[in-house]
Amino acid sequence: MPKIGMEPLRRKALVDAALRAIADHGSLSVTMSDIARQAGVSPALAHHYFGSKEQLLVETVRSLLRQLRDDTVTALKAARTPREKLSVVIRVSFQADQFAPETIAAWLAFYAEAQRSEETRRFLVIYARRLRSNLLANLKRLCPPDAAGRIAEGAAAMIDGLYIRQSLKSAPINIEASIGLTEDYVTMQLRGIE
Amino acid sequence: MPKIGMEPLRRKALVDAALRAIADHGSLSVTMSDIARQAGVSPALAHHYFGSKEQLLVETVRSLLRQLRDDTVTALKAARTPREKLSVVIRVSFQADQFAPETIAAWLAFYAEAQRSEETRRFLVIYARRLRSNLLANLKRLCPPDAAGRIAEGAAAMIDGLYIRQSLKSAPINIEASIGLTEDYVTMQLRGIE
DNA sequence: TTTTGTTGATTGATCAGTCAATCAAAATTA
DNA sequence: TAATTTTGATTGACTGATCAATCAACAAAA
Repeated sequence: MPKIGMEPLRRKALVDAALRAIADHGSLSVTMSDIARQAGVSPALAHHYFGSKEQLLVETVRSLLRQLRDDTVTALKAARTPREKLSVVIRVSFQADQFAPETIAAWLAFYAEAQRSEETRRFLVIYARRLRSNLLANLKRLCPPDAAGRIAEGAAAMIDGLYIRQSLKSAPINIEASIGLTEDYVTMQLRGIE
Repeated sequence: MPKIGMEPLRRKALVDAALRAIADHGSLSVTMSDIARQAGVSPALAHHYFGSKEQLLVETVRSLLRQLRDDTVTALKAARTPREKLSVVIRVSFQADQFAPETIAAWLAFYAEAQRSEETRRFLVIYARRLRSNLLANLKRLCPPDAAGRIAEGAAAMIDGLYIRQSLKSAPINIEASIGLTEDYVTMQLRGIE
């Protein structure tokens, strides 16, 4: 069975397994054994490739972020006007796989972890900046810079807030309603500027 | 030293200590020893009064919630019109002690915990409902019910989102700016209705 | 033979939870 | 009032379980 070139495959399998394990368990206090079992390898192998649990977790949040960025870049290609691009950024944030309970649970766990892990915080800050700048760049073509900044901040907050609230699963706001609420905010704000 | 009637005092001291310990540590994986040390008693005593760590944590989130409710009720008494009351609800959410980094860290940790602890989730659902209904009741006097529902949902999401984003401490949105953003949303939405 | 992949076994640390024992105030009795 | 019993408060020491991390060893490929 042991063949050459396993490393990238194992790394990916372990990161994916970590994501699933975190989602199942609902927190980052999953064991390396859980993760390794999900990936079908021994716990020792996880340590072999990642050195420590912390590092595996960091790679996991990194992959979550990469996925979101790639989805955004792809979706953005299909949009032409600034207003369309704004809609795309909003829509991608609430996309099915981002809105899946497991994904939400993982994001939430990482937000909590960011209070302790400098590296995790750095990644989440990158996410926050990226969202803000994606919104800002397009808003600036539709309204004055100061208003653009304000609206970007508000829209980003609303997106994150809808996301968090979704994690409680009590008032199941669906995807379309979430998009609608955010779109509505942007539209009304822009209309108010004119 | 041992006197009668210590129980309520110890319970309160332990809950307060738990809150501080969670804030310091940035997560719920604090040890009973940490908490007990903060409270100046032995770990065994914490177990004696709460039975388990989970139960102590549940009491802690309960106390966080009670504080917020009391603050809201008090502040609401000073407001007369529905619009004033809306402002009060928004302002209390961003009140200094709610916005303190330690408090934010604790809320975040409990949100993550809610993925696993049924009881914790119940409390957070209560918080979400209370915020929604405080907003909704007043909005209904200012606009049609369906619009009121929508605006309440949006405002609640924005409040939670601003709160979460604060936890990253990267883009330090201050209290007044957060209030301004939320007020602006409500104002614009209401204006749009007329 | 060297390199890469892989694991079982083990270690050392950490922690929640338990328990028996102590101590001092309060209640009861003499 | 003095002697006693009871009760609540409190802890140190311990246990059992869990887990991250290590390591020596082996297997297959180069």
